[in-house]
Amino acid sequence: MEGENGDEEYLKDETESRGEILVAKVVTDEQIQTLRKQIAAYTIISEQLRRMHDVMSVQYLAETGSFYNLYGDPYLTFTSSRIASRNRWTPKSTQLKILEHEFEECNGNPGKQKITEITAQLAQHGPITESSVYNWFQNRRARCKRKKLEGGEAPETKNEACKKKRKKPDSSKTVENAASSTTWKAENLHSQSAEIGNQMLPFDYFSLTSVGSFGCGGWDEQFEGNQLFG
Amino acid sequence: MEGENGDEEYLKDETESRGEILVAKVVTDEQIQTLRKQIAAYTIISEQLRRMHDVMSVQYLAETGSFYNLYGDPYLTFTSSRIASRNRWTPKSTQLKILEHEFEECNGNPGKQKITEITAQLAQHGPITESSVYNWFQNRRARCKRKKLEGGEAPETKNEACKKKRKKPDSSKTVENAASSTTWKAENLHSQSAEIGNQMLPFDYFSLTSVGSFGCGGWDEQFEGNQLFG
DNA sequence: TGCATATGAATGAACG
DNA sequence: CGTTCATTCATATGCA
Repeated sequence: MEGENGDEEYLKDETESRGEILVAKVVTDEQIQTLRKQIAAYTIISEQLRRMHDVMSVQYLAETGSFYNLYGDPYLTFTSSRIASRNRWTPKSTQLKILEHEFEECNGNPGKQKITEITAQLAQHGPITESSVYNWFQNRRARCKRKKLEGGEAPETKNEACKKKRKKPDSSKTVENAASSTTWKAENLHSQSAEIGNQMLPFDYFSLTSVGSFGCGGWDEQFEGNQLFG
Repeated sequence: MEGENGDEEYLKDETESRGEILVAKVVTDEQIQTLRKQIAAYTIISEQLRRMHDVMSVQYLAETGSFYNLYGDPYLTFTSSRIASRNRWTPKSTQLKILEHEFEECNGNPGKQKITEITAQLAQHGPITESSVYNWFQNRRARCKRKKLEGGEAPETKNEACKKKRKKPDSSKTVENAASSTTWKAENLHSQSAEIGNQMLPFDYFSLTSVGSFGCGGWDEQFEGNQLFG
């Protein structure tokens, strides 16, 4: 920060009179940007330090059985409930508001760049990291979608921002894929088999070789509506 | 061929001579088609299962002494043994260790051949497929990179091939599932704070607090509400 | 004192 | 390869 000397004085005034985010006259946009970055950086650092502490605490506890003497201060004992419990970010209401707003704005899917911006913005209201923002959007999308599916039909809610573009046919494409993939690039081949192994086989996998019984319940169903080779 | 009445004899002959698929008079073309489909599908699935079996089961048996739980609960967590369907592979701790090691070894990018090798190796510790290994490396690379970028929009030699410094082979890894989540955070911490400290902050970041009060109202509440350091 | 639900986070798999 | 999805885990919180 290059605001020493004269500038400093102005800044001081600002602070005293407003006590909050200051606008314009004395500070340039660039300076504000710098501040924001700093704050954001601080936020991140603090958060990480805290996490580090949590990790250390856990390990320490594991080894010693207590927090006695951790950091050389016997008074710093915590109840077990507090130990590593602070790893999880919880959005403040102000942050949530911003997030919700951006969610609609971006149609649920901000780019990487946008996330950085949002993070910076949110950092002004509390500690946060890009990962958290990223996670938030991911979860939001996923849960929004799920809710829609469950609710059957009634896309009438204001949450129309949750329109999904990506689709996945459905899990029954399993066999289909297996059939069509021949190259190793068929990375699904294996996994699909796994799926088959777990879900489709009506009985013991190891006796499959002797399964000549075509009537065998589940099988018909599986392949019936499945266009397997059609 | 003991002499008997007509119909019955007919069917009986059918069954005895074939000993398998009941062709009986009632089978339509459509049904036959269905059967063919089933057979074809079965062929493919069997082949896949065989491969899976080759890869995974023998060692599993050697390890556990039985096949109990194979496919049932592929990864026995310390929580509850949920039965049945999990299609998704979950690396065991031993497998993870190997993967991590290989990741460093290969600089994050093993060739196809290498993957096959690794798969074989991993198979000794539990069911796995090549595609899973492949995916694992892909994800690892991607997330490693992302993590780096997030550490600050620091402009730097992006040529660097995601050199990992993961791991501290340390102690309490028996419980490692629980610890794994915190693990990367701790590690992540180093690079991030370092980068931020060196590149973003124009001055000692510990003095940020004084700036914070000026640049951002409501800063205090953040810590108050967040019990940053317990 | 537990369960029930909400949600942040982690991660295998899939898409373009 | 970079992103996104889908699912699960783990924790927080509220209720009975």
